[in-house]
Amino acid sequence: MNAQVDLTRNQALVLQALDGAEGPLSAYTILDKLRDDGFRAPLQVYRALDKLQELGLVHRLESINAFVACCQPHRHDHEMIAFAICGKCGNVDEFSDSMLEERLGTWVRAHRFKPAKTTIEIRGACADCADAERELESPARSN
Amino acid sequence: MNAQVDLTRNQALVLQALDGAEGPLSAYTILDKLRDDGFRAPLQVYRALDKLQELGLVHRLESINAFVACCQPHRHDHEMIAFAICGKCGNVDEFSDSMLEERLGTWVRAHRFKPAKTTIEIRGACADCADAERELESPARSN
DNA sequence: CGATCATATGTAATAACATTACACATCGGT
DNA sequence: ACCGATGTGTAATGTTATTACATATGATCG
Repeated sequence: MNAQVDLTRNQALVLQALDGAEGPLSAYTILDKLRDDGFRAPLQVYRALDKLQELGLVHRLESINAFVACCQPHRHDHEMIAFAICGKCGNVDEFSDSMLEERLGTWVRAHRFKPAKTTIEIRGACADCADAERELESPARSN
Repeated sequence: MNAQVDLTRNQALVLQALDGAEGPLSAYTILDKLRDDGFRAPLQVYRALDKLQELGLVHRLESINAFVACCQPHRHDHEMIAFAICGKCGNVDEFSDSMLEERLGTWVRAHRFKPAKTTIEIRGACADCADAERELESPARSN
């Protein structure tokens, strides 16, 4: 019923670590979290991450060298996923947009490019953090 | 007349290295290329790269930790640039698409996200390399 | 059962990428 | 001559990822 059934111990531990986290984690942060579970070396984390990515349960955020649990592990019909990453609070929004996909597909076909993996990442500030920052600039108004 | 006029020696050297290269270069590759010009430390490269990116003369390819010279340093009207990166030959196609930009802009506005930098990178095989690979799979036909 | 093959694991070492910290230099404007 | 902004040189360190090699686990098949 659940894809996690097939996971090995190490893979399950890494996925749990990511699931429990607020935002994206670096491989070494995951390693530290799993010391008590017997993890000793980076490779243990990277190997689990590789498998989890292969299964579509985890995504790698290329622009910040970190990993997140997929928020919709059941939808495998879209290959192209975009991320909005808040640099302040670390929150990540995962979304897919068929028009976006189609638009890139058009370019790819026109140039006979054979895509393997596509990365779309917007870094910036989420609504909440952007608000908080505005407040700092012009304080004492929303009281 | 030319933006390069304002560049310092280090910045100019780094830009030349990238301009002369076939494809993207890592910071450490650039460092090695510039040893004879007096470069000794990574920071010299990274500082120059920072400035060149700021000036829009160089782009960073987040998904492969490498840098390329901008192919159209004069066009500053588009902020959103996409890259198609061939993993075989290393060739990089730089393109921008207003519909793509608009589509992401729609999402961003809807979620009141304040974007700082957007990364769009397609890794795969360019037409030539994809052809070459197909030839290996089913040989002896194009003679 | 035992041979074999694919997959997963443990560990150490090393490679590759990037930043911090501090001292000094250069140059334009007052 | 002084000041401030920007750039440079160098060493050390921090962070991210891979290579290499030995061992283990588990499924399949004769």
